[in-house]
Amino acid sequence: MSTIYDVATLAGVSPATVSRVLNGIAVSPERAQRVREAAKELSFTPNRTARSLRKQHSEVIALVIPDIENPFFTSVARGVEDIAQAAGFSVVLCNTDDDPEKEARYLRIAVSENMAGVILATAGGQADLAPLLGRGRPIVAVDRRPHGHDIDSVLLDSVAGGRDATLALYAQGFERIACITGPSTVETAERRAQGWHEAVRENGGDPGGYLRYTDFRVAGGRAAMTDLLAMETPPDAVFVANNLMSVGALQILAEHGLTPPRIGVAVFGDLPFLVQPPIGVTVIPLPARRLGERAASLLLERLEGDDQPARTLVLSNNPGSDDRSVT
Amino acid sequence: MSTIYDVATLAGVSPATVSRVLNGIAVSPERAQRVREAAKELSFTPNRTARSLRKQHSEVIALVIPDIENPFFTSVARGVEDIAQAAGFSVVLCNTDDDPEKEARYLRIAVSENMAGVILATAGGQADLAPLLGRGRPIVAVDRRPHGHDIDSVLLDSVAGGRDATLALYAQGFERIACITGPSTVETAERRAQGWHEAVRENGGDPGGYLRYTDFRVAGGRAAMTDLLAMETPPDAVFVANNLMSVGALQILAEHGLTPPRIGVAVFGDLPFLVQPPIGVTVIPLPARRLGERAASLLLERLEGDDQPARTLVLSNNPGSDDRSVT
DNA sequence: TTGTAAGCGTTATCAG
DNA sequence: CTGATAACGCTTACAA
Repeated sequence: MSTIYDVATLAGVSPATVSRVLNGIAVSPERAQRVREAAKELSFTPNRTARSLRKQHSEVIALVIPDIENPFFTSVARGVEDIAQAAGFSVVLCNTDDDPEKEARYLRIAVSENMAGVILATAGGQADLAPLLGRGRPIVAVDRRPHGHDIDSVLLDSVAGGRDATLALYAQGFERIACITGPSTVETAERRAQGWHEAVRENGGDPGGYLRYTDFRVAGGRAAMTDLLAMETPPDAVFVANNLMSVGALQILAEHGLTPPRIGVAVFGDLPFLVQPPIGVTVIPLPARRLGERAASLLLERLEGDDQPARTLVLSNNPGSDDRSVT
Repeated sequence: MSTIYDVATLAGVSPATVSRVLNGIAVSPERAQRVREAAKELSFTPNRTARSLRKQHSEVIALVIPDIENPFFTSVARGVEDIAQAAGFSVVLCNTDDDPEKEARYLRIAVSENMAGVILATAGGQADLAPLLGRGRPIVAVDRRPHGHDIDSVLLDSVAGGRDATLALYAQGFERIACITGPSTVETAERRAQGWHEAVRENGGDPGGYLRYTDFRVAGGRAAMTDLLAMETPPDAVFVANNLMSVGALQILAEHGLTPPRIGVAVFGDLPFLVQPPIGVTVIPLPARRLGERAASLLLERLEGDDQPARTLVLSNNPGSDDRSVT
């Protein structure tokens, strides 16, 4: 409604002075005071669009995630939000539905809305980050790393997670351990399966036929579990590579009257909103919120002009051990 | 990177003509073609910030919700997103944590970012919508209605929901039915409790001492349920007014070895991500996604200039019956 | 320190 | 139908 010109007139100063007060640039105390009073008087709200046009960037960060209905990603979002807020940035959440086209669309919007930076959990396609990077907009990868770009990343150790979970099943005495993982186009899905594969081989097991790729959602877990149970020699245990798929898998097992310890189950990720802690299920908890916090911190550093080479931070799945920093 | 001036130069036309092509305003076919080619050639992306500054509004809708970690609200968000996307709007998700101050902050940002409109599930405080409404920005209330403003609203029938759930418990033979609801500052919490209260009185029951206000989350449900069980004469059934609280309540019941039908449980809202459908729990499913879709549709109509009096749409909890439209 | 004035990239007005 | 040109509200040299 009112502009810095109105405030300037009321305060008897120039628009430039008003702008300076708003931006904390040196102005004589009394005039600063007059400006502040005038601003309050007019209940003046600075127009961010104008500022953004002039400064060539906004105070908004885009957080691009594949599934807003997955509690893992909402936790990441909370982490990002907390850090960004504190630094005066707003966060806009963009849901790609694991669709590279939607992702591309959001990245285009990030450019044309002059957003300050992007935190991206890529949908798995070959995201085109050039337009953003070309304009000097920092991007931080979270959980999943886009191919072919050397950018700051905050990741989980998917291979170790898959391996640990599977080893735990062996330790419990199971022998034919299957793996349900996400789409083969998604890096984390492949790496969790890889961890499982390593553990199987270390134990002289036979992975053959026991690997299922599906979508990372409840329906995917149901389908894959159904499929596994229908095998000639079904597995006696299963490693499930994410939280939502495990819900589906456990649903199917329950429908077949199969519950641990009659069958072994290990999951990469916290099970969401459970009424009862699932007895006998091995859970590898993930620091989702911290993932978001770290990603936001890295992005903020870049926004403040930090110009060192890209960093990769691998958060430990194990709350006890330290996070690794990989260059 | 490139502007309409660059495109204009390359196409041999004026910037105004480029703008017209971009906005679908009558331009001679051949020139329009030349412009499109030039734009592609330069991989031109229009600067939304500039457009927004000039047009006095952006193509962004704010969706302000109290808890991004509640699957009910993420479903609402999906609904909003689907409709808004299709109409060319982006949706930014703002999480208030049920904190009126955060909400106020986001509403201020909506103003200063020139957002096209707002869909709001208010945190319960007295939201100040004047700055937005004063600038002609439409606001649609979803799920919860802010006090003192006559705006389009898309709601659930909380009273009927509370009443139906409670009546179902009576029908199952329970007699001392408690109620766990959300913060008394939140309208929906009060109305669900009101429905419970009505049902209790209709059945000659005694509500005294069996009502608990808490927060709408898992921890709230746990605390309230614990409290109820510690009563001298504990209830033999409980109506829980939302999904997350019911998870908490069921957790506590399970810890006490109490499962339906030894105790009656009815819930307003779908239980999230359950491994097993909770046996014996009465669930009133809610059309969360449709809530979001309707809210977005109403907002879009307003954005297209619709100027009729404020409408209130009450979606039926019962999938069978029709939605009511209240003026 | 302060003010003047020139943009930032669009869209809208107004002649032609 | 097309092209200059003036805003939109702010920041930032540049001068004073």
